[in-house]
Amino acid sequence: MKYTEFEQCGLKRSLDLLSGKWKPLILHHLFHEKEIRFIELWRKMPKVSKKVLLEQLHQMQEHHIIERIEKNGFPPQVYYRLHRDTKELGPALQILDRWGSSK
Amino acid sequence: MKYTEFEQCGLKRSLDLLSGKWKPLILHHLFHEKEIRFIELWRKMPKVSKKVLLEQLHQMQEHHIIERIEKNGFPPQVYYRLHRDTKELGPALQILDRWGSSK
DNA sequence: TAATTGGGTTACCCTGAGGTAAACTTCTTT
DNA sequence: AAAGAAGTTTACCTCAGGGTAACCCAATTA
Repeated sequence: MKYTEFEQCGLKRSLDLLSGKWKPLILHHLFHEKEIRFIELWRKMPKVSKKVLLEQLHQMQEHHIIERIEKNGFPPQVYYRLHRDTKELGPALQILDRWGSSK
Repeated sequence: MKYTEFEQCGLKRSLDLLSGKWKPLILHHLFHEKEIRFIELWRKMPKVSKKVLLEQLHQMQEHHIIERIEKNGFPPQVYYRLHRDTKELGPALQILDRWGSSK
């Protein structure tokens, strides 16, 4: 870790990007099933509204944390999966997951 | 932070605990100097008010992320350092730091 | 034709994390 | 006695992130 200024703190940046109210849960699910439909994800998270879940997903897309895949057909099928770059976080998130479970 | 059955996710817990507005920066400093005085820490973070910095430190204490050490003397000397458990996060935070720097 | 399904939007509201500014306390230095 | 230093507290305010509820659209099926 080499930063000194607020803006240059990669850790801050990472935590900002990963820690919305529902983002950790989304990540959790996406790390388990590499590809998941919107509606399925929503069913796994019954306490979020569609709107809020969509907001979180959109933000994560913008930040290249996840990808949206649209498959044509009916009913509409939209899948979400981890972005390539995000996979290298696997080990880190695993550590955090264990640590957080014991708190 | 209270958990509902649907939020029982160690990752969420971790990110909640680590990601206040100033906590990542505090962690950054504490990972570098294993022990730092309040006033010194504050000087390294000129944009926070004392009050807010204290709030963040107190929360981190409550969650056993850092420890507060009071040394008697004058002027008052209060040091903060990482809690033992937090040190095992080193590798994870390093990954996050690198990842966040490239975003 | 009416209901359903999956994905997404619109409009509005509310809470709490974080912000500012100032004061307090105890001891030291001038 | 006055000024400062370190750590902390008090009172008050602001705003954006998240919450609710309803609605939209296209295609399918009953």
